[in-house]
Amino acid sequence: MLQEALVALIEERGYERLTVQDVLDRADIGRSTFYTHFRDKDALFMTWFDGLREDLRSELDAMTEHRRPTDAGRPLGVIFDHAYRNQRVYRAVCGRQGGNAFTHLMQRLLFELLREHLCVAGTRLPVEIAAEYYSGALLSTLLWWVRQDFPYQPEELAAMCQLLTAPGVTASLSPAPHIP
Amino acid sequence: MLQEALVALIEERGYERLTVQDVLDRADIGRSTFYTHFRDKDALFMTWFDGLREDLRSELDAMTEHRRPTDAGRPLGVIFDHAYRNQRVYRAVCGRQGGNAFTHLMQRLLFELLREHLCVAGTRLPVEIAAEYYSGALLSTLLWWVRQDFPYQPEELAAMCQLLTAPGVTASLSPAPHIP
DNA sequence: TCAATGTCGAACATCATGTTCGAGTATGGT
DNA sequence: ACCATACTCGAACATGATGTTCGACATTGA
Repeated sequence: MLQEALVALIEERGYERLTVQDVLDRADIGRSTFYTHFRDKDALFMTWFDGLREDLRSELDAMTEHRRPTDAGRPLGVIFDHAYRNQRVYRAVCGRQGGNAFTHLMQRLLFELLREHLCVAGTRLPVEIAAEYYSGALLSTLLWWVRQDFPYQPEELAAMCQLLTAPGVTASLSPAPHIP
Repeated sequence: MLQEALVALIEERGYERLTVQDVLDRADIGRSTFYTHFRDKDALFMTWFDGLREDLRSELDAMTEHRRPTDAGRPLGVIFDHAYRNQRVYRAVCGRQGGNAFTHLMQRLLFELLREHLCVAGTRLPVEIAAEYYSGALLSTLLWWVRQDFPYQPEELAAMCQLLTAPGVTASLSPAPHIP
């Protein structure tokens, strides 16, 4: 209930200018009750984000199972799809008034995903740097897309990102070990 | 004086957990005096950032003048150099405790720079998207670099970014008009 | 000398935060 | 039915930051 109220209110008033009390009133929950479970507003938000993370993660896992070797850029599609199907939520949470709580958490999530992905691929550059670079790029693009009210189809956007990303990845791939 | 005090205190206590009063005490300035000039803490920070922006901008302009057609990735070097030469400031402002005031402003700055740059180049993708993508990537990398305490030389980092960026740009360049 | 401008500090109302406490309610095991 | 545990509630409270107001003082320059 708290989480629903939180997201609803972020959509209306914005995260920053949002009182713990507001959420409590909306969810019809006592003040002291809240503080026995959460340290503050951010803590509540994090637990909500955990849900989102797991949701997204499971979709990615589902994709990984019946994967064809051809679709290297598939994870991108899944991510943008996820945002597209949960427009209300994303609009609230990374819209102009979403605040930066989401931004940081989302970047870390993207960072982790990319780090795994790049680890497998292996790069000439330190993996950390590449992951940081791409996670920032993706996050930024995602935020832009949401804030512009989803001006493209998710597949289109995924394709664009793929176009910008792939060449750099292959360029920075460590040359395959030379087997004579 | 206010701006100096601000940066110094960000370095010590962090931007978020920083009181207007703290700044006032450090700068030895009256409370009411402050509020006749600035709306709040963020407003003060913005004026400070304006200084940084102009500083960086002038360095970029200086570079543009005696430019050789070979160095396409030069702006990157200038940006990282700027951070490297002002380590104290950057550490304070985009370190873990820098808060997000800086993040947003810096991304917009990078975005503007890239938009100009890409406009000239011309891309197959909407310029906005490419600029958003790369500004996010750069910002993220810059933040990482600063927070890790500058683990590479600025030229090295610029080269890495260049390696990750250039292929994507050329790939997304609109094909040159075919002149038979 | 005078007026304009800028400064000061103290006081104030306002608001959100996080904590405490006593009292009430639901659950589930015996 | 009984009881203990866990959970809830609301009201009250201390704290601390915010932004505003006011009258008094200083600095400047015509």
